Amino acid sequence: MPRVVGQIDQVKSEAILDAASDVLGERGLGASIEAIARRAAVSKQTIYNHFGCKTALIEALVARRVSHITAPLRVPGAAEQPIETLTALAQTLIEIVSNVRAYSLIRVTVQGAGAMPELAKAVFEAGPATTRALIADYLAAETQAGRMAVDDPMEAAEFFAGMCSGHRQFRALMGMEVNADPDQIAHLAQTVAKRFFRAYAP
Amino acid sequence: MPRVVGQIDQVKSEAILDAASDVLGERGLGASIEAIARRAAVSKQTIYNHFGCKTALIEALVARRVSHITAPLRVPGAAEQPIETLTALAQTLIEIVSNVRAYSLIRVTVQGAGAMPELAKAVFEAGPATTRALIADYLAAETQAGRMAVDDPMEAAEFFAGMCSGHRQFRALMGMEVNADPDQIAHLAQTVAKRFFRAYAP
DNA sequence: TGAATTTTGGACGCTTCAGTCCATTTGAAC
DNA sequence: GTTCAAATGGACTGAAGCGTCCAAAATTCA
Repeated sequence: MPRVVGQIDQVKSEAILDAASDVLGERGLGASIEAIARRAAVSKQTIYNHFGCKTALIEALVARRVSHITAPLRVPGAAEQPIETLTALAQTLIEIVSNVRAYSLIRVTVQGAGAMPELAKAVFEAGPATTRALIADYLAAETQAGRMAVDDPMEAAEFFAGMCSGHRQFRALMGMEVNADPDQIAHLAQTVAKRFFRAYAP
Repeated sequence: MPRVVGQIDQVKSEAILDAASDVLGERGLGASIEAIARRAAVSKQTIYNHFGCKTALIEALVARRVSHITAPLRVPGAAEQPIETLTALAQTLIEIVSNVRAYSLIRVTVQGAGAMPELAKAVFEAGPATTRALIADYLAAETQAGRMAVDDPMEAAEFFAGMCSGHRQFRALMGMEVNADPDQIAHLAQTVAKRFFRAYAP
């Protein structure tokens, strides 16, 4: 019997997405489909067979990466020790902003914001917005428990996330190198947590 | 006698830069020279007469805006009242990140970072980097005077600037609307200053 | 008015790239 | 080994857009 319909090679799909991630990260949204095909060792037509058009390819890429990148944030962990928890949160946020590969996705989204606003909004909701909401919930709970004194949790979450990204975010967006030394990240995370807690201590 | 050399119309140059700012802000780096010419009510050739090429046009635009944007930061003002000064600083930073027009420049820079890395670096140095250094100097001086206790001024400056931009930065980069209500900005600025001062009080 | 120069606008060459077409090859399932 | 969808790759179309060229019009100074 013949090959079954819909046997599109999943391995190839992944390879295409990996290649797209790389090439888009290097060249930005202007990267050509041909360059991606070359990187994936696949024919251009195959990319169209799999994804239909460039926009759909990028959407698929974003969908795959967003949930992966933000996964660590969905595990708040123990809540009894605010400074430790805040440090862990800060560490994760700083790592994300220091991860060139993760951030190249954001860059691509910024570039494409004009052409595909829905995509930009989706990334914003899945990433920064969700993160802020999560932190805000945590801060509200800590305040309820009397361990902190946060009057406006969303605003405070903003401040916390802002302290973590700082201008690493700028450097990453501009494609400049970002210091990703684990020791320095850990130290920075501790400082953020310590200062933030002091700003919002009861 | 004939017309003098170098009589290129300065008013037209300004008009072209204004139009470029608008159109690039709307369409991003992909905006065509023709669209800019149309907006400036000028012929395409005139743009080439004035600026030579698209890259030079964008560089000129960046140079003009960067100095304008960072101007308020070059006036530190009275240093005796940390909270007031910090509030003013915060206000300026928040206004910048809330100003769609000012921020479209950053967006364009991010978009073009791949194609013109020197430009991205120049913008980074002239904007965020200079801003941080300025704030750090101020914090160091306040610490010297015993009014604050900042152990690492550059790091603290990062935190301060990060608190100001927060995720407004994201929204602005993604081309989403940003709340620019003056009252809310003023209130936010006060809060940032208050919390920051508390985090770094002696 | 006249000379020198800029501006205009439209046509043009050239390159890049998205997306299509198609004849041929590959490879999995039976 | 047969069958048939999937993959290949190379050629092709069409659209955009950068930058150039040029002849005619407008502008400025003397």
